[in-house]
Amino acid sequence: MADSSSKRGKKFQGPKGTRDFYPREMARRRYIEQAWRNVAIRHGFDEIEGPTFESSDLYAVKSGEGILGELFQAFSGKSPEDVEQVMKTGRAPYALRPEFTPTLARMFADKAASMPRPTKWFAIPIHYRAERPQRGRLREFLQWNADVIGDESPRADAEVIAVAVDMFSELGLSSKQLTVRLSNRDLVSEMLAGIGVAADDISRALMLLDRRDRLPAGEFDKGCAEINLDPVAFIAGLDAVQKSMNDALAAMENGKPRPEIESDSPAIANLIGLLEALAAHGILKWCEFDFSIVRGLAYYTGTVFEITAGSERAIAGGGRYDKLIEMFGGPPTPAVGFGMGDVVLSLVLEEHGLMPDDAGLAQSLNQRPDAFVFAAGGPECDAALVPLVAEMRRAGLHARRSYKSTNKIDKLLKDAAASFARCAIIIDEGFSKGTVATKDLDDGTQHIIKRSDLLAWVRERRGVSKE
RNA sequence: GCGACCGUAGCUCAGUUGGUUAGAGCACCUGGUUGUGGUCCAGGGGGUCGGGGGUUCGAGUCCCCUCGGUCGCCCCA
Repeated sequence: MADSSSKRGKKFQGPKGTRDFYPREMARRRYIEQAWRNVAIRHGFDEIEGPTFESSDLYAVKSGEGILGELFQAFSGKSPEDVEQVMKTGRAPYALRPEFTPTLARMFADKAASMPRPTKWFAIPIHYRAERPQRGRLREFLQWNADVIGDESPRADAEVIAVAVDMFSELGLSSKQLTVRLSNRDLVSEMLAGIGVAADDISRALMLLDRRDRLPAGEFDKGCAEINLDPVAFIAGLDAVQKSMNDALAAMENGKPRPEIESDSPAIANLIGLLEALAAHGILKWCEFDFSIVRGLAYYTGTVFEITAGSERAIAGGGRYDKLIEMFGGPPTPAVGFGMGDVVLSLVLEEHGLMPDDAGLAQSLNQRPDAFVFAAGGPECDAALVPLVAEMRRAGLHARRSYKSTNKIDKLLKDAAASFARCAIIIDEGFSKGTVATKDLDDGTQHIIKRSDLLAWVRERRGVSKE
């Protein structure tokens, strides 16, 4: 398949880590996108979009350093300067966007003076990462982003979590299948500082914590030793706070008053605020505190969270990035948001049998034909097919037709059923006398109606279609 | 970048210790059962067995290389 040249020309296959969306796959993609879009809009988010490639510097500025190696780079071959730069430095002036947050921050920073606070934006951009594909991870994928900008309170954190949770409900997933794991980088930083870790070593300690479960035995302790951190005390302290927070969460979930938590830590106060905001949204049962969640991105501040399902890769992740807009030349502006990819979400939906079949997708996407027309008579019926279909389409109806050469009713009805049309319109002998036969493909009822009444009849069907 | 497994029609696969013109089901197209919907019957298009090289009288079936896929590691926005 690599090179079957000769008589029929070279065959190509899509690049590694990309997908071809044939009609069925496209319908599934639209199904997910529709849920994302509908839920975001009803939660008061406005849709935005940005360019699919940005200046490389936009990503260099904010993300971690290691990220740069996973970018697909881009440049114009028409510019000798660019070509030379790429040859010399290996760095192109542009990069295909690997995430959306920098674009969003840039867009907000550009118009910050005129933007309302809070601003709530969502986007469904396509992203590119030059990673090796594996389960739940491709090189080209969609990611739903929802962000609340300009509200520093944990109420905003809860809002973005709530929109994600509501979307899961929309698709049939429950808190039994998913968990929102909450953490706060400031809390962990406070604790680290409290037990004597130097300010310069804190980000390194966070990285260690992030990888604790994945590191080989002993490596975590070794890393801690290098920054003068007592691993046992560190983890014990973290676990103690985590437990008291989760106890509080459990109590509130059961309708009991929140237990007092004695602390003068701003981060704890913030987490308690988050807890109360999540309770107000009625989504505590989806949540738990897990202070081992750190997130890899350098720009996160304060609240961070991941949403996980079983053993799959995290289905969504996000957090606060209170300094990013400022870094892009805007006014100091707090912001919080998350990204959710379509790849892992699709896997989770499939696992739980929650992806509708073709008929369900057609229904859900509002793509069912209003009518499926075929001719089952002589040549005069065949000749009437195209004009009739054309008339229906001009009238705004979704009309499909059979392309089969047969005039057997059973085959044509099968053809009609395969289109998931609401009804079949049969052009038969009656056509010469001004009538057509109709058949409701959902309940099987049939009528002979006047050709002149057809458009109205089909229109009415569309209105009364059953769910 | 590293590792494991896999690679026969669009899809799922069969293919005997290497032996004549490579098979099945599904899907697709056509026709029949002389006019009603995931039945039945018949026929058809479509693979040079991922690609290249080698061993052999002869390879889909053995060896090497290569490309691709899947799943891990690294990384994870």
